[in-house]
Amino acid sequence: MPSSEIQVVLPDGSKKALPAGATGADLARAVGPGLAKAALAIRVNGEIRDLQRPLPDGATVAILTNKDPQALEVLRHSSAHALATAVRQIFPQAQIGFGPPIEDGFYYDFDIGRPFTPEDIEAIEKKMAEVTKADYPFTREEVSRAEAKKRFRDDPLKLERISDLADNEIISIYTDGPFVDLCRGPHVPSTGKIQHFKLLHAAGAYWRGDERRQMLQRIYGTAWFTKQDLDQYITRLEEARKRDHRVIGKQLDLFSIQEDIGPGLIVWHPNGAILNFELRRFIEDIILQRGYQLVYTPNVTREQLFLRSGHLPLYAANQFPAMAAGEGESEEVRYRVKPMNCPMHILIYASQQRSYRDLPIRLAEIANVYRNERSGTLHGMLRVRGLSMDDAHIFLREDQIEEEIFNMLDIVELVMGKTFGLQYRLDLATRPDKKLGTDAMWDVAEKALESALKRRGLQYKMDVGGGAFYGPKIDIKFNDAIGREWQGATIQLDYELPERFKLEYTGADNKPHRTVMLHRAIFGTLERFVGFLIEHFAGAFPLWLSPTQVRVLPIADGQMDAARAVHETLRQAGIRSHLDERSETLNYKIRDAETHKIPYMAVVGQREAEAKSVAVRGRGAGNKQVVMPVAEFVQKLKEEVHTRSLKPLI
RNA sequence: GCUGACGUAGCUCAAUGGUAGAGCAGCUGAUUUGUAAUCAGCAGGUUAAGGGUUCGAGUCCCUUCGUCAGCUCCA
Repeated sequence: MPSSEIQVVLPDGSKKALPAGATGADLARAVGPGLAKAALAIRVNGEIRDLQRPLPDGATVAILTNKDPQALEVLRHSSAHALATAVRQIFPQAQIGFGPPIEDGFYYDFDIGRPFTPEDIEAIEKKMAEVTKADYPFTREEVSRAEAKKRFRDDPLKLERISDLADNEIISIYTDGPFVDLCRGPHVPSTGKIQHFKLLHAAGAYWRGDERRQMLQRIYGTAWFTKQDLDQYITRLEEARKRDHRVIGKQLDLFSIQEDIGPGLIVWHPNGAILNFELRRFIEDIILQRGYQLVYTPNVTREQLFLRSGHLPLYAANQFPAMAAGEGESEEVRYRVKPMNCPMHILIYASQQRSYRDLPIRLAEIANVYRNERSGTLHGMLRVRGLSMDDAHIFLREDQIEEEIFNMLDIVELVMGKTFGLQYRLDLATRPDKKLGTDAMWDVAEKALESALKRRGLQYKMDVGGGAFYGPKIDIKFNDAIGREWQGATIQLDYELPERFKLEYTGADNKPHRTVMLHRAIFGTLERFVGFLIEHFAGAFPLWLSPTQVRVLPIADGQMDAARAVHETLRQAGIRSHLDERSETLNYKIRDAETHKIPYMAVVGQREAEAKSVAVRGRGAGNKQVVMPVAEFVQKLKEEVHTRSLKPLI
């Protein structure tokens, strides 16, 4: 082949010859004018690039258009640049930070010496529309480190970034119209490709995510290929707001957080208390069947205990201050509300000699612990200061670790997947900077968790540096209504506390051995888990969890006695029934039950009263009603509760 | 904790610096209803708390508390 020509492989496997130095744009043109117009970026040997870069010979390539999710990411990245272009036009002195694409959109960080006002954002959005209309091409150039430093000599934030780049890294600069930015790219061909965007909000963000450094002002935006996609996204945000557990919690009278009581402290109202109660009963049944033992330990303890456990020096900022008990304030008599249960469970383990035959010993407690979380982090039920942990600590031999974790993951799957049908993600979190114990301990611990995950054949992601300070962990994560990620279940290996408390068992060799310890929670905390369930079910809980399971609706006062009899029968059968005695129309009562997400309405009219039957209307089922004898209704309800069915059986 | 926005009846929201209002919920009465809102009346407020400016503050200023979004930190 002559050197003046190159060849690339297209997605369908066919080969295409191009002149040497041909770019992605040239390729698109060569394939067809339609594609040339639609082309946004190109995948070269798996790497997303601009269309303007020359193609290497023999590359496997794919032109990306608005059909491709990866192109959407590029579009959003370019949108961030268009945003910065607009900001620099309005505030020429603005310092610029980073501007990456994110899920559903993009952001860019600025420093204009003051925060942005809502009016600023409006003006910026208008200016940004001008920038996109101007259709500035994005041009890429590669420069030397010295050149880059010269070009950005007035941009201290960019200079800092440049000096952090590795020596061998290629430094590229992108220009769109008047705006020049240090950027790895890639970008769409021109700002005119950005048509459907919206700036959402501004908020402070620390430079490089470090709270010790200056705070920049971040502007968030969203961008899509079509107006329809953009509108859909805005609608999705509105819909998500309706699922918000704080909104539904109020509507269904599940819980409150009150200024008089304190932020981050959940007050469970009767309806919410049912959720709490059922979940406790559910998980306790499961773990008792699997060899766990329930314990109860105090809410306060001598501070000394947390000194010994090593928590206090690292965790003091998250603990409520000490309180004095007895005389004076010597360490002997200072008490703390507990932020975790492990030291107490350890003392139960240590209260007698343990044989290798006794292990594993599994101590479980759904306990209230209190953590003084920073005020800005609190969020409804999902981030609180008073936590009901479904905690357990397992004391075992090193050779039992993998099997135990294997079995814990089974419980996780049973609860999260099988019972609630939840989508969740597994993370393996490894050693953080701030940690207890030696690297050798961490090596062993991390390996043990990983092999259990592998043996179960589960997909997981590495979360490097995300571990607790006392050991690595497997975290189960889920998203809330508006897409934020939270941690639920957690399984943590701990070689540190057994060391500190000198936990031992007597082995078959009649010699003392160091005990290994596992911390685990399945729900995580009842607060967070319930908050998550509220959003997951949008308040329409499965029957076994529903605060009110049946509302009995007499059509008129004439059927009140018959309705009361049905209500009593249901209650005797253990069904949470409520009798709607109000002097309202049937339509009104049905509407009210629907808006309260009651699973079943049992209508009792003249016909039902005479036949000792009920006309059952399921939640959200419209007027598809089923008439059946009361006894049969009870039977079906009991079955649905007993099987914890996610689907109504009637 | 930091940056910004916000805080009015139980809930959702109105009110140029000039008499604090509506809908829903609640209560009372009438209505007795067959599958998503019957009608009428009544009651409900130190406008988060405290201070200041002003003839006059829900509205402007300050402090505190709280909420929301984001950052940081975490179950």
